[in-house]
Amino acid sequence: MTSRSTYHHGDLRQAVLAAALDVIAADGPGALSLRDLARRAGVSHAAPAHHFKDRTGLLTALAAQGYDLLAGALAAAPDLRERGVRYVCFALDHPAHFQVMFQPDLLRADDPDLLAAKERASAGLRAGIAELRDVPDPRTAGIAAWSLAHGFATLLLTHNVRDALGDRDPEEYFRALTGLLFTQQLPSERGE
Amino acid sequence: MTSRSTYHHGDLRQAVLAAALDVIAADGPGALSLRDLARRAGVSHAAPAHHFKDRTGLLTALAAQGYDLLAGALAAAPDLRERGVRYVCFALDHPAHFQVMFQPDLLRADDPDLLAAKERASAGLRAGIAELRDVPDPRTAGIAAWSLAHGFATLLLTHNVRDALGDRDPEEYFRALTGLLFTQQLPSERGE
DNA sequence: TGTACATCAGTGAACGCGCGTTCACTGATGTAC
DNA sequence: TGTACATCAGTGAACGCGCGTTCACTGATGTAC
Repeated sequence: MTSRSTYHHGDLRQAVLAAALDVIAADGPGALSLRDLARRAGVSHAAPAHHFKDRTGLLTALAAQGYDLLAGALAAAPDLRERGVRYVCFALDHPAHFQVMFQPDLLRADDPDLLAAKERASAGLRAGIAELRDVPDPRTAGIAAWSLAHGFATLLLTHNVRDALGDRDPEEYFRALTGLLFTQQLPSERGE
Repeated sequence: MTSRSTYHHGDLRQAVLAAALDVIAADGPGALSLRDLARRAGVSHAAPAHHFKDRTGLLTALAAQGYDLLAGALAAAPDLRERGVRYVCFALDHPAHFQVMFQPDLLRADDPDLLAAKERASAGLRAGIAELRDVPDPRTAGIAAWSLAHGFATLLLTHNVRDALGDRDPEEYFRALTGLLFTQQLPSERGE
């Protein structure tokens, strides 16, 4: 973001992605237009198409970036419950990414980068499930855990539940949620 | 839907709403335009604005309709778990409504019809929570239940989990999910 | 039963706007020799 | 170190399109008397 005296932008790709995140966080993915992003990046209107063919290409790049961020967040978590907490935090910290990642009709479903990033993220989820023991059906338990985290995050983001939290920290609240549900199944509950 | 020989459509409002559901289910709310809906209803392009001022008005009407349908579905359920099942079924049966209901930035948040319908639906959820006993924090348990149902429904609709189900009925699968989690808390689990 | 009038629902032409896309171009950067 | 050339990144004018909005209108329906 130097004084823009050069003909070349420097890193237009990143600048456009960042502008897109702003727009999406403010007004949703429907409000995106390449022309507007070009304007925000201080560049001619046809420039962004050079990097991302079209809107779908741009959103796909964002989703891939999002899955990578999520994979990173999940990787460091000690157990399944903590993975859930990280999942919720990720959604709150990166609402624009989160929104785009889970609206597949906006994305190029067969994009290799997207598929690879998605795979990295779901490997993180699977790793959490694998450590579940003494659970009759770990796969189903995994989907339950994912549903819970995803639902809580979504309801928070759409302001359907935020009021109910009061002053409480969402992260803390989610730990309470899981404590209520997974009474004896989670390793972390049994002090493993 | 008679032979359209009359000047008046008959029930343009309903026709436009129905067309909107088709469009949203196929291509998401972003693909909506009043002109397109007018075309689909076989009516001049300015006619829909007569009933719903603008896109936001139309989406708000759809969301209100959705909350009413949801309230109806929840009302008849015997217990909290079954309410969850109905919630998931509602999302699968009315994907367009579901999508619109939970994207509040698309809606006129202060619309009285919307608020009333939303209140009816959340009364249904609260009724389910009220019947929980022997749970330390029923309010939190309610949010947990809602998160679980909402997350599962969302992941199903976005095709993130559908493959994992295989041949299994989503409704059945959701019962299994709750069985895994609410081991002793749900009244229905204790044969109440 | 008839007439007059108000209201309501839909029409169709016109407008201005922002969009994506195309295209010939130009400035900057990298590489070969 | 210098020169020539290829490639890459961004420009800016032009286009056609679908959109929402406005507006004077007209046909249909309902109501008062």
